[in-house]
Amino acid sequence: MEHTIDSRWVDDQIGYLLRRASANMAADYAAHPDEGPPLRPVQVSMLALIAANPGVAQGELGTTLGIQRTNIAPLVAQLVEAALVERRPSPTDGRRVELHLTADGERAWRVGRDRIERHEARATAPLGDADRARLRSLLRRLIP
Amino acid sequence: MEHTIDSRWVDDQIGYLLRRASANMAADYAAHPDEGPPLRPVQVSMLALIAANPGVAQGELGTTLGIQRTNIAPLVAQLVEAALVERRPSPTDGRRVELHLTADGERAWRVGRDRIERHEARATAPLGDADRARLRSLLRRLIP
DNA sequence: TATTGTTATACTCTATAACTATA
DNA sequence: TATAGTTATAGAGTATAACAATA
Repeated sequence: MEHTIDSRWVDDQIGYLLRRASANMAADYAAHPDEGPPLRPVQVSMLALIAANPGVAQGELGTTLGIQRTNIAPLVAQLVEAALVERRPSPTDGRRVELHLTADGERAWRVGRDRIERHEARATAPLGDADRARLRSLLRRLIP
Repeated sequence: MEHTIDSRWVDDQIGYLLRRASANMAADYAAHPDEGPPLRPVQVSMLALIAANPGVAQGELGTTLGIQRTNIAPLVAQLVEAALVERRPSPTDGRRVELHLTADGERAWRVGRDRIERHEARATAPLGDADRARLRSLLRRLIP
């Protein structure tokens, strides 16, 4: 945040700061590919939700993560193709497809979680635990 | 942030919360196109930097905003084509191109600034001024 | 050799529209 | 008529590589 030019106005805009901080987190994750499976953060989040909610439907994944049905479809397809997730037709609603982790998916979820948690600790190292909690709390209030 | 499924792990990840909050801000801006010129937030930031630093070079814009030279070139070209920004060759360094606002650019900057500031107030309405300041301070510590 | 800027290109993210199948 | 899911497509955002002109 140290520049040779006057950037006072932009440095006060929360939307700008969110974009910069978010991009910085994404860059840190991508810079350490050796620490876990070749999954993007959103896919680890999907494994987390399926692990905690076996049989969850695709649409519920999307709603929870703020991703449209149309965009989550190929992400699920990729996890199915990698044999980390299984689709099972709902016995009570022929439209729903229920998602479950495979044994490989359970392993990928645990390794992916460890990678994310190391990444979070590293990328937010300038904050202590107390400030991490304050930041989480403030950010949650900006998400409807 | 209220879901019917268990999303406790993902809701604790700062990278995830940053992505959601940032996307929410961008959606609010895009949802109110009538409030200012047809510029994206990053272009208003560029006008802000040129207004505060007349003669700034393209590369300095990029460095300040965290955008690569290769990606800021077309953004500048678009502002030049819209006659909001003028390029002037540096008298002392033939490689540099110095950027200045035109009279239209000055007007677009003021209107764009007002639009951004209304958008910021609206999208961060759940926070009071004190929490806005706390959030800015925490986010700045995540940007190198 | 290094720096400023440009073009081409590719991949990801997000959004809309149109479609099928089921309720 | 509404909902769950899919496919096609288009627009931004961001990344690398290769290039020209100047220092």
